[in-house]
Amino acid sequence: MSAALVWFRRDLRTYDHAALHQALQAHPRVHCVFVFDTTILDALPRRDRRVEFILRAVEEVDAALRAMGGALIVRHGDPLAEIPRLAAELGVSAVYANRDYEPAAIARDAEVHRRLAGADFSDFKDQVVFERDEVMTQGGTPFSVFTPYKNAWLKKLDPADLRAWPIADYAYHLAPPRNDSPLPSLRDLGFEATDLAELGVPTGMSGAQALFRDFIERIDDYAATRDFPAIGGTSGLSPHLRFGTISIRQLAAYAHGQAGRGASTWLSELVWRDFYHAILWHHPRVAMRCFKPAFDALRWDTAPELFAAWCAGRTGYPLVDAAMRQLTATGWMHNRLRMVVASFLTKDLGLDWRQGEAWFAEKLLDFDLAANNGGWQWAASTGCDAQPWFRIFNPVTQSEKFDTEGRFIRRYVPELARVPRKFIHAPWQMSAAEQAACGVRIGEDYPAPVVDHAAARVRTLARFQAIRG
DNA sequence: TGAAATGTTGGGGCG
DNA sequence: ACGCCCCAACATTTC
Repeated sequence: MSAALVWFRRDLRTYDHAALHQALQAHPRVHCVFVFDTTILDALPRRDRRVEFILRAVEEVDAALRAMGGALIVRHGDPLAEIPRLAAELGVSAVYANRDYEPAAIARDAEVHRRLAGADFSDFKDQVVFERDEVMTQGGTPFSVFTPYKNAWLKKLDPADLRAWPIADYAYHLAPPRNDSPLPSLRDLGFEATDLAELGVPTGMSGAQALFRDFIERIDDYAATRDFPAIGGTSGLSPHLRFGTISIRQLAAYAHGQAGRGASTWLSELVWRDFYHAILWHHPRVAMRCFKPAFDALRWDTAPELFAAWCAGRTGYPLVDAAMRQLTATGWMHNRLRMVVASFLTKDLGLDWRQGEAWFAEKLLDFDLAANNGGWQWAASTGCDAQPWFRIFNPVTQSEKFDTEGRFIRRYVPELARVPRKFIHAPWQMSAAEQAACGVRIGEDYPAPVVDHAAARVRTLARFQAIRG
């Protein structure tokens, strides 16, 4: 009987954890490690909410493991070197990890596997309910349209698929704490503190469970409220799903077992997550290029000043600007607004979806390659099951529909706080006197629209028309 | 997980 | 009473 090493990555919890369960069951001595990956961290700005979010989660994992007699070993370096070195140092016969489906992670894991001298590398499904080729068409090909995928997903689902992996049964196999250095601080990692705490973002397993408990109270209203950014209708769990501080099985089991439109609509969203992970697995090219190769021929505009205005939330379209400011201010953006601003970037500004995708990747606390890429390609009409290219959101109509009173706009665009409801969605329609009456000068205190929607729409139709064949 | 353009219908004002 | 026009409301089609 030999020791094993469980390598934590985007699964920062100590319950219902596939790799930890498998290791504990098969080995009498199980070490746990997390590596702050310098190949990722070195590229980040010195202030990044995600690093702090991860550190808080890591601290909680360590505390929870200690409560069970173990501990978390934490390393700061390149996992290609750190994991094989630690595996050798501990003399383990196997390294266990939960599977990651991103191209870079697949390559990393293959290389770690190759470098493990005399130790096995075993990876497990943990991040999603159904992975890779578990949900396929009758013809054995991957789905590329969501609705039939979802139908097949639901048909395949058995409550047993959602059973939690037990940890406590074999927790006595956890290796006790070593004489190791204490957990690093943010400063040790080379980062500065962020506003995560003052934003009130719940962190770690405990934060995730608190959010989930709160959401359960509201889940019946989810279908009716989820599209309105001024209402807290969503679960807010996306960062926790990203870092595995909550278990997808726990969430899916609850949603599946619950009657009502709210729960089934929310379950659909969890299926979207599986869907986009499967798409990325089967079609890694989407990370760089359009899912539908024909759309690679699209000629996007180059307009740094327009991109900068979009990023800063200064496009002159209030809902777009409020959304973009929410992203920067909080690290999160309501999903309805992700669609609105993505449509605006690609179809009003005529900019490449990859520019927007990269901005989201930098700013989102919940950034996940598969979901983010899927969403952007959906909005840009270049993806699998994308919206038809001639569907172009009207940023004013969307605003009237989903922020009727302008409550969300006023929260994030204070210049417009006193603009009456009649003009809040299109303030440039105010006369000079009306502007003066509510204390805002369009073009000075708040930008005039950087593009005309009607004209931009015509240009976008032409842009897509040009590649039709 | 649209919106705009175009077509149709029907009520009401009016001569 | 009737036809005509306007136009809102709704439906269909087009992008």
